[in-house]
Amino acid sequence: MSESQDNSMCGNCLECRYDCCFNNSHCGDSHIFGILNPDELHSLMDNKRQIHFRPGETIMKQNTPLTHLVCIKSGLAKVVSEGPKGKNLILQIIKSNSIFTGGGAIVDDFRHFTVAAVTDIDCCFIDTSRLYNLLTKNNTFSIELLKHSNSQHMKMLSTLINLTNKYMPGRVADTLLYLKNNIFETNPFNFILSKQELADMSGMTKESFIRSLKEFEDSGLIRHTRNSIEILKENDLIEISRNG
Amino acid sequence: MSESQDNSMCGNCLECRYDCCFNNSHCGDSHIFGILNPDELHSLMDNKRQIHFRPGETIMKQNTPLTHLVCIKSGLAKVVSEGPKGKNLILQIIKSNSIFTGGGAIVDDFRHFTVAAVTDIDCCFIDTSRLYNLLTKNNTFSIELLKHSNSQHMKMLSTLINLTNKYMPGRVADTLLYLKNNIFETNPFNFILSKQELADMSGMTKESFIRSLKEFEDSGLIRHTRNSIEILKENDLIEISRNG
DNA sequence: ATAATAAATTGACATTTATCAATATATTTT
DNA sequence: AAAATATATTGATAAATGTCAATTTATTAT
Repeated sequence: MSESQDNSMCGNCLECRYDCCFNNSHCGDSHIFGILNPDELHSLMDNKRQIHFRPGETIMKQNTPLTHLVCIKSGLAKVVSEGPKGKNLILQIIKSNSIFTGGGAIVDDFRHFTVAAVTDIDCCFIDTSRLYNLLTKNNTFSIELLKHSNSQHMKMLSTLINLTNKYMPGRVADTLLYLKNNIFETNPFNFILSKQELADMSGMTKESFIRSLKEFEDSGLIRHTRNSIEILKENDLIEISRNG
Repeated sequence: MSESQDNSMCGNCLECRYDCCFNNSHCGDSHIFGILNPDELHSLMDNKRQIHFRPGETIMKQNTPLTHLVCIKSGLAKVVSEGPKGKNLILQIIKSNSIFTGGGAIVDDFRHFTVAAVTDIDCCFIDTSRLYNLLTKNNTFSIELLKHSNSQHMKMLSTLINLTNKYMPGRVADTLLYLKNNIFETNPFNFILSKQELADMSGMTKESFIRSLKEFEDSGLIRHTRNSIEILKENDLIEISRNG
């Protein structure tokens, strides 16, 4: 983990500092920071820097104190729940312009997840104390964060239902559709993720994932080369996902 | 489902209306409503009545519009996610003095869960529009609700991890410990829940649940009579829960 | 380039869990 | 109380999934 400044920016003026965290002053779909005025943005960010992570590096570690939020400016990260006996579950992949708190914000102030870089990542850290301070001052911001939290909650519910109610083919189909439609948003998508990671997203062993993927390929549902997957019959995959 | 007023109260004065929803003006551990002043409480509740449900009745149904929150004044209810093909998962049991929104509050305004009465229930419904209105006016309240939401989120995470990382004995142990320590809070606890419901809490079929329970009994970990379960060796159950 | 290391794949097998059917027990209704 | 219904239990079996070991292929370091 190395500190650095984006070389296209001076890194010191206010605009650069906002931009260091967010493109267009908002985060992903949720516009959490879009409603803040410059002073408020400043109160969040006046002492932070951009941090670069290399693939595989841990950005935040489960069970450590939650002192900072992380804002992903560019790159992909995985949100992992590290279970007992080394069983990991990848709960989501986070993209550029996302904010992530680590779970226990405002509740118990420790991290319930590990977040690790999948690709190179530029991100920045924001003091939770600054966040809390802003919450007490800007009600609209509190409501936006509540919306964000509830939305995350419902996504986790859907993960929970998918993992507990479906057999392996349904779970593999879910993972492939999620990657294509929510993360990479292209059809033959290159995957940087290892088979182990794909399996960890699907709640199964890598061997089981590989076998399931191969059946999809044998049935002509997908094409699978060295480092890309192409979904050929999306409707069939959706059907498999639906039937569990 | 029948409307009624608590016969110990007049049902019309303000105090009665507050009390109709909450004992001591707060909800469970989270004191969400404890921070409201009388005017604010009134703005939430001036048009509501107490509703009584009989065991088995549906209080709110998954996939319907989220128009009201429910506050449980007395009794036990189950929060169920109704999966495809009739597979239900009971996510939590809610007790007296709990507030429950149904999942999609502020996000998509439909219900992501079904809530059904396990015992007789007295509860009341609060318009979401009144809640939203109050949110815009009282920042402390927004923050309290955010805290409540994050706390629910972390509980669901722990359910997710337990259900996906553990074999059946670990899941059964979790369910028994949850019932004893969080719901009934007595040791030989009477259970109103059917074996099917206990299985739905543990993510397995009733047959599997029964077999697992029987093994615990044969090993002397629990005693299991007609309608009660006694945990004899809690530490051993905790160990089983931990080892998955 | 070659060696060393890591990741992916395959097969055989064991374990876990669900399904189905039969029976027993409890609960409700008449 | 008897009949009807629902719930609980048991057993036999099949399906789903994980484990372990061996092998191949890719990636990294020398």
